[in-house]
Amino acid sequence: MELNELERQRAAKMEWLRAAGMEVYPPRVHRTHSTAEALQIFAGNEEQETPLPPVTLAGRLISIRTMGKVSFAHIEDGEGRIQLFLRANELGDAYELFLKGFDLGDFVEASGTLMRTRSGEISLQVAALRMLAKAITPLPIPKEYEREDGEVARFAAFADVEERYRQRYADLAVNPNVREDFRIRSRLISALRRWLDAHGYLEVETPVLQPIYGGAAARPFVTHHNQLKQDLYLRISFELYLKRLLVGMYERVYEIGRDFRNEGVSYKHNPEFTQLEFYCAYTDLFGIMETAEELLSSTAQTVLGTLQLHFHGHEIDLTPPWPRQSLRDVIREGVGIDYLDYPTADALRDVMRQRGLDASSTASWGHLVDRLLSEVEPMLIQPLFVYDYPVAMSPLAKQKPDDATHVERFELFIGGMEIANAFTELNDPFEQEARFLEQGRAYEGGDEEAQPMDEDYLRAMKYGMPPNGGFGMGIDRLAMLFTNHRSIRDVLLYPHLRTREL
RNA sequence: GGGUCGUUAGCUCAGUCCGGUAGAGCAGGGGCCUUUUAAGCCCAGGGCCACAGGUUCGAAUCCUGUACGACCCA
Repeated sequence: MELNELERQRAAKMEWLRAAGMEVYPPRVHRTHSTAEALQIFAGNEEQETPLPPVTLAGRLISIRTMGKVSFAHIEDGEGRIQLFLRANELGDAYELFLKGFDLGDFVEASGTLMRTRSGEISLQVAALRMLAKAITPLPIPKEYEREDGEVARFAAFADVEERYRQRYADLAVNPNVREDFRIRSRLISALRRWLDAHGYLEVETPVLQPIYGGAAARPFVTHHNQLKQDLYLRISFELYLKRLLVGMYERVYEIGRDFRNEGVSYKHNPEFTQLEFYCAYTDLFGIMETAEELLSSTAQTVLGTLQLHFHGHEIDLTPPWPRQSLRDVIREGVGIDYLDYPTADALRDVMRQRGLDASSTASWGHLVDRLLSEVEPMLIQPLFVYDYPVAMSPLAKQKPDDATHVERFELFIGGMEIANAFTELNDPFEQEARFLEQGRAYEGGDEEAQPMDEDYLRAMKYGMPPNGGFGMGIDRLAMLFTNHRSIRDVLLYPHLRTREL
């Protein structure tokens, strides 16, 4: 193991402690209370005459202030922090071990009695101290101080984003706000699951490895099964597998899991991301809109305790109902182009270029409309259902009864991001076959995101699929909204980064 | 994929425009200090200036390329 100078110093201290008879990686811990429990006990019994019973606490050393024969230190555990008060005449030889052998970052165990220091801080007066795990590499633990406005500011906090992502363990260890962000993410997923469970949805698991991918416009990752000598795809969505289950007479199913899309990596996109999809029989687009409103507002209330989000200078109000606007109107108002006036790819491309918008020569009409929507997207801050999508963009959605050129689909935008996507699901096997064939032609025409024919999905649909509405939502995007982060990497514990030498 | 910016001590950053011995604070080491909290004071350390090449008497600094990242655009 290669050690730098600071690490060698700590390794030497480790050996010195061992030589003095103190274990540096002992197997057993004797903690009686968390730091939070200890503070609570003291606060609740301070007025009483009887002395408090001794406690044993454990945690990581995050500050040390030595003033000769007495030292102050803070330890932090999973719930909080508490100050240790160490005195030479109480600790004896162990005080020397502390001074010469203990460093910031070490996990320690301290036993003693709770007291309040002269300056008023509840502290543990330490009678015995043990090492629980020596930290060899110094953690970039920042100093904290109270600003004039009363906020806690941090001095030289570990802030290099690349290193924070690559060494998330260190990031989490020293940045409590990062720990909190991922707690919010966890509570978010838990709240979604509880809501769906409570509303009759069955959580299921469908294959990640698929012989045919589908359900979204995206390029897949390819992998290989050695024994079967077969290429398999990592799923780009759960959609086709979940809807087959409606054929099998489940009325409400959902899955929360990982999708994989072989696209660019950026602050908005990670190759693997977490998706929620649910399908509900005997409802349609409009039923799903109401479900989405209830699901998301209830989740925000549960997780954040409010329906008001602070997101990069915007105040977002999640109180339902949320406004609804057709895609055509959204684009017409946003960029001043009525795409119905330009029914061919060439015509639409021309007018877009006249307005100074980029329009790829190979893009289909549907992709150009999508491009127009992406122009408007950053402006859609408050929750908005955008509905009525051209059929060309949505091969799995049912057409509108009075307009075969559009489908019953909505996308939900919040905070300038597409958060969710839903349809009245197409359940006519003949129409579905025609849509797959059209996708096949698009693929031949160079659209690498077009979806392949799925014969087994059609076979399932031929048995009869109940009318239903489906919903897909990017959990990472929602986590970004809830934690006020603009980059997906701040809500992924281990975002994908290019490999680099340590 | 294109553009802009960045990479200097364990951490946070100066130094780069205008080439001339590598800097600060914190952390770490030695010393003083028995109620501190960015504790304080004194002393002495610590560097592949991302990597490779070029220009130059001389490069952290100028030029070219590469790697990784951030932001903007597609």
